[in-house]
Amino acid sequence: MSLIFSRQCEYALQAVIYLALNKNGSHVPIKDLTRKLKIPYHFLGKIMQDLTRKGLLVSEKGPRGGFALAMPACDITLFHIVDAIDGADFTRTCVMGFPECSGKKPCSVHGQWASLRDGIYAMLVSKNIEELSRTMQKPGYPGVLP
Amino acid sequence: MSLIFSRQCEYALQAVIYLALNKNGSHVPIKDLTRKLKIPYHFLGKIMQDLTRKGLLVSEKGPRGGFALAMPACDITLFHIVDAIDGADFTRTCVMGFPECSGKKPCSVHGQWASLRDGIYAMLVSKNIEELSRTMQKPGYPGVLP
DNA sequence: TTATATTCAGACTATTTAGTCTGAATATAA
DNA sequence: TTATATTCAGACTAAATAGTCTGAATATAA
Ligand code: SF4
Ligand code: SF4
Repeated sequence: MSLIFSRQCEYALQAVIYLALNKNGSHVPIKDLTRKLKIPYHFLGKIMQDLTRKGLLVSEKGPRGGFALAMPACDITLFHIVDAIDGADFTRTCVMGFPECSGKKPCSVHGQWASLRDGIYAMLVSKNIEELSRTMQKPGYPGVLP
Repeated sequence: MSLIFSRQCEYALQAVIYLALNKNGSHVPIKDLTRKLKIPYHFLGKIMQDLTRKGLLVSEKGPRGGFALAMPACDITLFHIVDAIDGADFTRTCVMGFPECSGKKPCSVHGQWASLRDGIYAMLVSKNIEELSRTMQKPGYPGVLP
């Protein structure tokens, strides 16, 4: 496989986007998320706990408990989530995996890759979850017709 | 981790680049590659066999045997290698892993990601191994001072 | 107060990827 | 012809990632 983000990270992005659609301030339990997003229940549980520890989410136990964003959706960028789950090594390492290449004597892909990588980073920091969730018209999502 | 290419794929790229530097038409045994590139011997062996089966390399057994490019280095692009090892799914799937999203009603990252992904693809098909190896000034490589 | 719905911690299994080992096949050179 | 250097096939182990299970802690509501 050659994916940009780990599966955990993809799930995290999807879950946080879904939470952002829950405008009324209530908490969303994993059961709801797992149903809508088709993500394995216990696996998603772990991911949500992780994001909570990282400070991106808040949680409540018991009936009417669940998860919610720890801050306004417009203050959470894609990068916050990617960095929390996968880290940001891809912004620093060689695409071809050459170890210890400083890029001092750059090869002929270095410059082009650097600008693409910067583009990816720019996208991740510029897109916030509020805007993204607003344009996320998926069947069954709040505010979307089936 | 969040890497663009699998480790196998990185190793394959490095090995093919090294082969391209071996101008004199002789074959390079795995032993040499593994020494220069610091890639595990038997693992690299498998990768080279894979590339041979895919038609990118040719091999010779016995003393003075080893591997060589199956065609002129300028005819092999990065994409040939990436596609042979990892496949090209990243050009087709959603960055955030949303299953079955056609992109018909594109969300607010779709366009930006599409152009970045096209940029990556364009880079992979435009860079050939000849040009790349020529600019690859690594200590211990043929034609490079230590 | 009791039943219930949830998070949460941690141990566990499964799958994928990475890496190792052994020995057979084969080509070269002495 | 024999010793040697290599590829190559395939079985194996190790590590990383993905996913499951159990039960404790805790908050709510009846
Ligand atoms: S110069 Fe080339 S090999 Fe070195 S880090 Fe940049 S892309 Fe990688
Ligand atoms: S529209 Fe958004 S969610 Fe759908 S495939 Fe494109 S990037 Fe993914």
